[in-house]
Amino acid sequence: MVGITRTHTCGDLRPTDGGKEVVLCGWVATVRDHGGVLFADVRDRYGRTQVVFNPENRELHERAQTLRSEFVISVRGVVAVRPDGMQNAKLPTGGIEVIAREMDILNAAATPPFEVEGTAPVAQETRLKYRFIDLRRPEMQRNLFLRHKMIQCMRTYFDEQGFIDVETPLMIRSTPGGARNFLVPSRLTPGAFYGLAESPQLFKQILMVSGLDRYVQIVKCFRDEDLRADRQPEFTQLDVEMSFVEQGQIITLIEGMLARVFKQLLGKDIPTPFLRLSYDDAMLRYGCDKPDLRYGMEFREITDLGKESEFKVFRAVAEGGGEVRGFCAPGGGQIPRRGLDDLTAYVGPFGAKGLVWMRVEEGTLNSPVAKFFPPALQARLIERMGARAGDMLFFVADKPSVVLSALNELRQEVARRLKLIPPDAFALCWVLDFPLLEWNETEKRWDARHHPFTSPRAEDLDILETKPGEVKARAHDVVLNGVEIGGGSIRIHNPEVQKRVFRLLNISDEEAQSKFSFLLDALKYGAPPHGGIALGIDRLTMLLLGAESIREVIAFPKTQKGACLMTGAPAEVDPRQLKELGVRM
RNA sequence: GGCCCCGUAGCUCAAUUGGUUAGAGUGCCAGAUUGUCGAUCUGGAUGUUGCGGGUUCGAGUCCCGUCGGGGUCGCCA
Repeated sequence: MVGITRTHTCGDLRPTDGGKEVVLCGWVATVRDHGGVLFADVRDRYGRTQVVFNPENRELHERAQTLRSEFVISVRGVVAVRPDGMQNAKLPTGGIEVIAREMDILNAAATPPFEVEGTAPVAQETRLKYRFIDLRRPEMQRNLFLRHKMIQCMRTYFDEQGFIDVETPLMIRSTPGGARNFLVPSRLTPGAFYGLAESPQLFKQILMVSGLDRYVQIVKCFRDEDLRADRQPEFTQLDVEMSFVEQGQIITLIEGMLARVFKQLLGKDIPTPFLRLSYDDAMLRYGCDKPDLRYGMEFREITDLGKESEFKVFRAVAEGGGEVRGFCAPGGGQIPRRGLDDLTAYVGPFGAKGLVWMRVEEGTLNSPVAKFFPPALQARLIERMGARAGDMLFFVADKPSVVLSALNELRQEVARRLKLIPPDAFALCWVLDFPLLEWNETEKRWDARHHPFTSPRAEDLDILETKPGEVKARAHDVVLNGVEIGGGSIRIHNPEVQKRVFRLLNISDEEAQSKFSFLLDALKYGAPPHGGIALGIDRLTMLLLGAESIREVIAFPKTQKGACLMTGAPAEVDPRQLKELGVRM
């Protein structure tokens, strides 16, 4: 009997351990049976080690021949330094092997549905159904480990900064607006429901009123909305709130944390402070409130030049109050005609009626519409766009919203096609000065862009009711490689301002009183100015690892339909359970 | 709710214009094999082509529906 008491892991042993008697436990990764000598690689979380079964020990050798992939075994043996020519440079333990003296088969294993160390990608469906096998893959273990280290790094950082981790309820009152809540029926109050928290927003504000001053929590949030590659119905946030702060302090705090995360986990130095863009700026330069700054291709407006040209489309749009805007794709001159047609079709669904392209040559432009631009105008266009020979200019003419959204999509597509995105690059920025509200055309009313507790800028309080569309919020989003990884704001701490914002959002005094009285109360009893931010842990981990989906960094994720293929959730329940809950279908 | 892609052996894929008995690699099983490490060699088994209907002399292939997986728009304060 070897037993299960390990002396080392499968990643530990090195030539300096030569001669030691050791016990390893793990899974059989592969067996290579040479008839005489038989090799079995044993794998655990820490690595893999080659175990050698020699034919001299006949009983042991025969049992070794019954080993199959994924059997769980323990082995007692002696570490042997491998002679020259027999080392395996691909393995950290490749300098040694363990000569088996005893071996226990702790558990046999059925043939796994897919190879744990296979190279071919396995269908998502299969991986999720057999997630216990999938998570054995070294890549998944590395992902989960990095996630753990990141969270560890964050906790240490916030502890050093004096933050206190406070748990807030997940079963809360369902609140109107924002994400759809998952509902939990109350057995003790038939007909009433809890909502699963979409975020700890109000609780962390209440904690500020309570004087906790600096709060942090790594917390699950629940949103009953459609899934995406970077969206799961339950996900994890790093949630932060601070009292007596301005936006700058929150921003600096988070920059410090992210810089440390990048340094500790990836060894990368991220320059701080990050670039800060106003919302308006981000929209005009990138057509997007979460611009990917790993590459350039900023937009430039040429409405005035379009007006001077003979090109009817540009002139008509310019004179009709629209705008002409575009960007310069470096090296884009190589895009063939066919590719340009593809790109024109690509922007169609985003509302652009057409796409004007101009190939930049030495001081001139080559384009079907070049003839409408006299040489002097071409030169000014090239200068305005910062273009050089070999580049390609793209323009869209329409009303501003259409121009910006079409160019935004086009810019990203061109970056992909021209391979302008540097691998392993991390571009961080802040987007500030968001509009407080956005007009909901279907409901014909103003909605909170962030949430109803976001503070307007002090200088905009006067126009809150008169020009609500122009009011800016004291909100901040942090963006990494074109993905929003976090957002927050300075909150309203004045009950009167809070009431005005509720009114603006069409939340009546009665409704505000019935649903948010606790908040309005709290604000009355001495609420300090406060603000905070929340970061998406899953998304951040995904980006750090360069993964395509947050499923790669969540141990047990759900499918696009919100199902857990391993456990079969969601599932029907016993009618008696429903009856107890007072729920009828 | 809309649009798009995918579904063939355990896994990853192929199968010409709709045409003979649906193939390959890998895995699996058996045998051989004393230094491999993606071991090698020989042999073997494995299919409700997701499911249901339709068109056709004939459907993996075309059409309709449906289920499942993925991407995306809406949605996600």
